[in-house]
Amino acid sequence: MALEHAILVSLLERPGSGYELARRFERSIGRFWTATHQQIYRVLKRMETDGWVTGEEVGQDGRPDKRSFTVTGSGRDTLVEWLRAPVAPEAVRHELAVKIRGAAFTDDTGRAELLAEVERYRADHETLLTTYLNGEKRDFPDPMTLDAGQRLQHVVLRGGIAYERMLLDWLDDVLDTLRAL
Amino acid sequence: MALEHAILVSLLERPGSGYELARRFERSIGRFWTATHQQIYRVLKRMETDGWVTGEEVGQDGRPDKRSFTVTGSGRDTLVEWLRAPVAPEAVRHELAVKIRGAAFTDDTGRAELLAEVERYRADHETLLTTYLNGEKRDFPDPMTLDAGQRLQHVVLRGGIAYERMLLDWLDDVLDTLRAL
DNA sequence: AACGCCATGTAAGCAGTTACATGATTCA
DNA sequence: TGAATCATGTAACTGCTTACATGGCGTT
Repeated sequence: MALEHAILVSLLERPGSGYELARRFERSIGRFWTATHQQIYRVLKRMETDGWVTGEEVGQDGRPDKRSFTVTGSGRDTLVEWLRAPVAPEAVRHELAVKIRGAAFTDDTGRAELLAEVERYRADHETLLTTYLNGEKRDFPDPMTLDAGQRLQHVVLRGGIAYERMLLDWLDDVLDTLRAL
Repeated sequence: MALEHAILVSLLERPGSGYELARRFERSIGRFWTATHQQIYRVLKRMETDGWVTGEEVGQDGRPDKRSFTVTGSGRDTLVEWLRAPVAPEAVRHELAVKIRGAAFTDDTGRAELLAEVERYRADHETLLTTYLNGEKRDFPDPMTLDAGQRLQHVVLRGGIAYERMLLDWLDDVLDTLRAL
């Protein structure tokens, strides 16, 4: 129930089309809120009907036309209102943790396969950490000169970095535990 | 698409009723997979139809009767099969991060309210960390004497502890950033 | 008498996923 | 010629949430 709000934040940071939003959700916004293009187009349509955003046709050459969306005053009010509401406790869904506890009920072969899968998963997150660190160097090279919005974006990115580092450490702990069984 | 598997793991660790499962999902299992009792009863019914679990009526005095569920051979096979499948990348939904970036678009009053909410959120997670640490002391007082299943449960709990510690550190970073705006 | 715990469900609705669909342009 | 990118959608389905419902027992 907050994809609307994630879209509002992203469009306030910079107006854009559904397609552009989908790309952002694969990159920066996607670090803390994922969404597919299908979902984005549907929600965007509802938000337009509700008067939270307005779409403007933009002709492009060499590319299909697009509709660029901007947040209205009413949309901004909606966001500000939502910011005041308490943060809902998140629904935790950590599949890997289920599998690790499940490893107690399979044989050596199954455990070896899980171990390999954890290693693959770890490699993915190592790549992700590198991407975050490169993004940090690129987007926030001089932390002293940032405006309010950039400082907030930066602290969220630092959260992603801290999460990935914690995860990698824990995965090493998991690998050691699986190997020692 | 893995509540079934979380239930299988929990019932393999110890058979129990729908109600008992719901309680476990509020406590230990809930650390990495949340579910309400309504959902659990529905899924449990489907799992029984599919022959993954069998329910046995248990009469109790001073309490209502209950149906205690046990995992069948077929259910165990299903779990083992699932353990071999690659871990799906998780859908990230971090509401607080959206709000923090949204703070760029509200006024000083709004930001002060958000800051107070982050403090409240932080206090909740501090309590949660304490609960985890107490649980660790209670359930795993002597890590050298644990069997395979307990070691796996322990490493998952350590993941929860590492996550909460990382989160608290990051929330301090967030609070400093908000105060310095 | 009222509240909380034990125990099990039904029903309605919404958010999100998966599959399918179209069509132009650019680049290898 | 084929693949990738840009751009926008529809349709069917599933998983999950929210609200509602029932009823006995134990405690304050």
